Amino acid sequence: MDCASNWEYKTLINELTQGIEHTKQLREHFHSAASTHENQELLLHKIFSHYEQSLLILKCSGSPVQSPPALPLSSGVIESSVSVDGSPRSGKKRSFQDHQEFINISKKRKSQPTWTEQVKVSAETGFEGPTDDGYSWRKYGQKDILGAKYPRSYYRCTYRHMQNCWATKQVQRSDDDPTVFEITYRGSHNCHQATYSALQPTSPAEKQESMKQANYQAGQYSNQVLINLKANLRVNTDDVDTNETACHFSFPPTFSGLTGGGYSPSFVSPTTPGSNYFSVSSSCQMNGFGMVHNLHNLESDLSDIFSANTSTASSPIVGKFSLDHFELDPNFPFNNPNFFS
DNA sequence: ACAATTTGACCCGT
DNA sequence: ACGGGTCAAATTGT
Repeated sequence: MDCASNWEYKTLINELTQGIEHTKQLREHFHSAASTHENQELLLHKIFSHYEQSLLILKCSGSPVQSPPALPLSSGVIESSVSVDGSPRSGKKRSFQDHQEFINISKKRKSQPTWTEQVKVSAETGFEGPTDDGYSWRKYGQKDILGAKYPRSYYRCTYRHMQNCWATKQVQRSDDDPTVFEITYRGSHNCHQATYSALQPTSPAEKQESMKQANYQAGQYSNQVLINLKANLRVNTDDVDTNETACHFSFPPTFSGLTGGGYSPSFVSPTTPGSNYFSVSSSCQMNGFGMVHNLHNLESDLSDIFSANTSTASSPIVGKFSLDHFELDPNFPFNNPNFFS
């Protein structure tokens, strides 16, 4: 069994196992007087996600290069033996050891799962697209790309050093449509910031992050918005090229009720009203900026907002969408051999 | 003061 | 040699 197949196998087992666990929890919730509707919905969402991830893996098992997006598992892509972990380098010159390690990393990164998604932003519609995969990203570079109008931004997982998580992503604004950003993800998250912190941030860092992000999002989403999301969310699988699959999540232009800005964190915020704390973070990490900003400022706003969104999270995770607000398109071509291939 | 971002330099692959 | 990806010091933000 090669590395990719092994990864798929482990991921599949993990997804199914977690599905069982969450189903058990849901059953207990049904018999618990203390259980809230929100918790039940959250569990339901997670179960749905597990099934969907499993399905994706099975459907794509013949195409080991591309992986289901951003499963927060230890994929073993970058082993812990790699010691390029932020230890201070002496000057610009890298030691021989570092050099050797870098070579190893480069080789491994070549085999890392890579996929691209497109996220659309527009003044009329507000933010369109998944922007919260529950992961937080830190920008570490920006480059002007030959032939591209806009620079490419490079992000790595905030927890690279803390949790040895080597997931990265690149954000490239489309030349053709400046409101479209292509996000290329590379590598899977080893960290536990998404799946687990969504319910209960465990580490101090996560709690701190949660507190930070909580300040941004208090009470700013309406149920109507989320209902609209549910009604209109679609997943397109038009390939951007032969090697990568683009997931273009189109949200309806119905966010006019939103005001105020803010990240949508990947955790449960006690200040979030209603039952959508998790769903919101997963399905729509928007700021409602489209309505409150002048078109005049669109250019800079898009970059700023998108940067904010991407630096906190972006979502390749189809399965992390709330059951409330995400439904698979009946025409979703799971059988398309190019999907994730 | 600490954390995040910016940006020029460095390194590797082609 | 060139382009893309990453590093890390400097800068900016909270």
